[in-house]
Amino acid sequence: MERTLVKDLRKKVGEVVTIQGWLQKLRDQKKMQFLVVRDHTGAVQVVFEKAASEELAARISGITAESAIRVTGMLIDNPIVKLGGLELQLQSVEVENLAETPLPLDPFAEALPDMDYRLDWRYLDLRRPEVALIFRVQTTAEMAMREYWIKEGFREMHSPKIMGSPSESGAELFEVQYFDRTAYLSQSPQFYKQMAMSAGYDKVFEIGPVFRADPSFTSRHMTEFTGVDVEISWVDSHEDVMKFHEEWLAYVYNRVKEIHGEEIQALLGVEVVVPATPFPRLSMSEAYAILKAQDYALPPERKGDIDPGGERLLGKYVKEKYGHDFVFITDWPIAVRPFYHMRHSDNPGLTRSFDLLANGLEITTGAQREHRVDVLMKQAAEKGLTAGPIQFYLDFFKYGCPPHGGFGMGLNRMVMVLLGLTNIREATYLFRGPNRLSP
RNA sequence: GGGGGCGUGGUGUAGCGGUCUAACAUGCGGCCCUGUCAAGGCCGAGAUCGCGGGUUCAAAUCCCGUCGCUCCCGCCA
Repeated sequence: MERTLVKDLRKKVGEVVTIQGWLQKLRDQKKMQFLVVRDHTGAVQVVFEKAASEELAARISGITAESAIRVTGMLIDNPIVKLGGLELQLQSVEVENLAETPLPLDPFAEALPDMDYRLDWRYLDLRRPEVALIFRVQTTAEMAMREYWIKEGFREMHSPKIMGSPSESGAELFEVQYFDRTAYLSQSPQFYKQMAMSAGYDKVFEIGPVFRADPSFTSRHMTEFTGVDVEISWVDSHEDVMKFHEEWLAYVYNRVKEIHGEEIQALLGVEVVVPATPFPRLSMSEAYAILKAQDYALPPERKGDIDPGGERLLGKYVKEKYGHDFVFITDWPIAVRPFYHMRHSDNPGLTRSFDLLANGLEITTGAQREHRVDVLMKQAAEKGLTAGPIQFYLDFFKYGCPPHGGFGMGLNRMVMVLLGLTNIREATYLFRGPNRLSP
């Protein structure tokens, strides 16, 4: 018999239907058996009167929690049932996969185990509706991003993740054995998306894996994460990039809110707030002045940068002053930005760059890129980079490369902030960190 | 790489020098139970208190080391 999803049951009252899912709860009484069966769309109560068949009743008694089962029965409307006022009167049941007992992780236990233990048994943890929701939201968010990109004439690209030479610093690269030589895992599609500008692609995006060999132990870092990269030709400044970014992100928030807003509120207790555009902007020097005025002590050796504590404080400041969750921090000093960021013509110490802070967390870095090859080479040299390994990159700018700019956003960080999660592991299907390579 | 915190039945916690022959909740197993729905009741199994050393008459409890996890800083998305 054809499968009916739990969310569609209401329309089939009075019919015999088959559902497939997991036995969430069995309340085995003397005369009656109640089963709560859940699929990925919801849960429903199934009932069986033992007197109808002792043999069938005994089989039901043997089904363990979280077993994968298929149940067929008559669907009736029953207002007494608290779970949706529906009840499936069981006629037959098939156990597709009996769950062993006890479960190493009970998805419906009231107390949640440690994150690390949850990751060990992630497939059971992912059965929890609130966790499943995170990845339904992520799917919607990516769909919305693409909707907006396609509407704006972007092309999707997939750049290689195996690199022949360390690109920027080399410090945070993973080495991989590549036949008889060494290759590296890509820590950014930066160079390749710029190549697309030189190729005349005009506007591109890529959603793909990014690898960082940083031994970071925080609630917001991973060694492998999903990067969302955008690059746009013919921009006049980083302001054009920010303009695109904020409109695009507001669209994504809007779509997530209209599709999942109520459920996010119900399951995660978070109100999705679609950000107003334009987002507030603070130049680096303004940001510095604000922090100074609040007596925030920036580490002296980190002149020109803002530490995470400072970012959180700025997020709080913007929330209070502008009632906004986002803020662009612009015009970063050249010392803390890579060589390919374009510099201000009237202030060569500052770059045409920005970071986007969401609730005080850095989720994006962007800039207008330097497309004049002579200037680019000079800036690379200043940063101590030798032309050799990046010659292929420098060549992109020799044969008619338009002015351009773009940004890289962390998908997991965005989802984390969007849903008010406190740990990036929550917003990641399978976390990868310095000490975590499985499952 | 630097610093802080934590490590007690499957899971989450309590206990923080002797009353611990380690408690509670949940889960698990068994029995019972007018339709249950955070079901309920009774019974039971399950922990050499991360590991090693030390202090003490006495250590889950204090000290040192070690391992694991976690958070913060650095780095970034």
